[in-house]
Amino acid sequence: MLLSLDLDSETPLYEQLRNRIIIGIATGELAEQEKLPTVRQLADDLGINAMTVNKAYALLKQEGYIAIDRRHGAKVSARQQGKVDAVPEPELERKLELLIAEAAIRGVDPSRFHQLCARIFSKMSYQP
Amino acid sequence: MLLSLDLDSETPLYEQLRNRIIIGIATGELAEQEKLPTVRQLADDLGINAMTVNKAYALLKQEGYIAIDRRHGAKVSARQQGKVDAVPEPELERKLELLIAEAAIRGVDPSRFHQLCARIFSKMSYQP
Amino acid sequence: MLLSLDLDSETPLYEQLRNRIIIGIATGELAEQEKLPTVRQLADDLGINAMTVNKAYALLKQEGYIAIDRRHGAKVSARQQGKVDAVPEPELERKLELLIAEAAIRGVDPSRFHQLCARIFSKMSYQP
Amino acid sequence: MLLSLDLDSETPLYEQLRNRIIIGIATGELAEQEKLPTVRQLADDLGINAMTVNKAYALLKQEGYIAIDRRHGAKVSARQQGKVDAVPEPELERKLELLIAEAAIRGVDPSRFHQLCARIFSKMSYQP
DNA sequence: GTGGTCTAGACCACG
DNA sequence: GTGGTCTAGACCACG
Repeated sequence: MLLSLDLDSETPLYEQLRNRIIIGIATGELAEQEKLPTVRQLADDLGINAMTVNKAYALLKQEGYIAIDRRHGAKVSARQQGKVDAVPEPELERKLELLIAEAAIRGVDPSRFHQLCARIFSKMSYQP
Repeated sequence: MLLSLDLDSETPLYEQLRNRIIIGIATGELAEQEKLPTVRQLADDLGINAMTVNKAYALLKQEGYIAIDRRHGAKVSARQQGKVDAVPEPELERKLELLIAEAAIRGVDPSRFHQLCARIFSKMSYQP
Repeated sequence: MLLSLDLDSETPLYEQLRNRIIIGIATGELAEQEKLPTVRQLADDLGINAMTVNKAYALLKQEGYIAIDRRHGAKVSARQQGKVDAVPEPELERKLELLIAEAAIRGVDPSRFHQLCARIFSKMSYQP
Repeated sequence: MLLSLDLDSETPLYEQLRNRIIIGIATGELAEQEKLPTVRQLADDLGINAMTVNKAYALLKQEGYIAIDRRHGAKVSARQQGKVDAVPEPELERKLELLIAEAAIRGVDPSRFHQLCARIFSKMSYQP
């Protein structure tokens, strides 16, 4: 997986990194149980501070996306089939509401929005 | 429209305010041309500094959501019917991709996600 | 001459008014010695405060563009042929420098800029 | 680059600062990718508040003239060679129209105006 | 150490 | 009375 960061972005580097890894997991670019680069390795590759990568990994671990094993480093968590959310999280709903509000004001109608979602979903390998 | 801010949130106060107003416009709680409270009034009501409200208003103005008329203060912009985006903005797509990735990993399937979108869209008054 | 103001503009109303009248004089829409509407008349026509029109007229008078005669109201000043600036004012130069800097950064080259100036000048009737 | 502000000017300090930096970029006094002083440093040098400098930087960033990199502070944006405007912006045209009207009334003829533009352009390093 | 956010308080331009 | 500008001073996120 190729990672590229935008140094001039509003989004903090550690968050960009987190986001890219989550998308990588969802699309299958990063397989379940796949080993991630070490903190130092990734920091060197991206030319950023190791602390920044560490922060991204810690966040991903806390959110359950990856597991950090002292012996084997970080790897993508196994998908917890049983733990599937019955109801989408309020957080997701809150973010989606804002996105849809912005889109609606700009004249994006529900069917066009739905098409866009479908297109993005089709790139995800995590569909049951 | 009832506005409430979360002082403990990561999201800056001015951004929370901006987000709430955008949702208010999209849902129709705030009608086109409706007058917003004055900067000082809203700051008093929310118990925050006037400059924080000022920053939210300035951002909304810059993004075209509201107009600031020196005679009557801030009001919701008229919807530019002609200016509807032919294609959703790349920014929207980028944010939506991350949201869908997070949802997909949590086991939300396309049809459930679609239902959620439809439900949110139904609250918006901005459908053509 | 048709005057229209943008109530949502950054530019104060009295300044918009002043600018439009100056352009009107330069293009010849307003002839030398032509009588301007009374303050009250213009304020009513534009739906703005009489004080705002008054401020625009006072500014134009101070700058020498119009003369205000208590008996006959405001009229466009006669062009003072003798008083032609030998050297463009530093104020003009300062404003033009900023405009050209912005244009240059955006990739507008001197010849394109010159064409634009020529096109605008051709609309002015005040060429000797 | 030497920056000086006019405390008695009508033009807000943050806007004077923005204007000077834009001219600095256009003339090449500030090179592409050159690092700008930190907000606090510049505020101290100019004897003004850091928030005022902050506002100028935020504006320049929003307009694309500078980029703010969390690691190294603010720096002049790379010129987007591909993104050159095919047609000068209406904003530029509007401002130029007023400037030319004022000049024409004062008796500045097209050729003199053209000379002035040429002289200013010759100080800009941004010519292709 | 950097910019980002926020506050309290002040004065001014505009209308 | 409204928003715009500015100050002094503080704390925090990011790296």
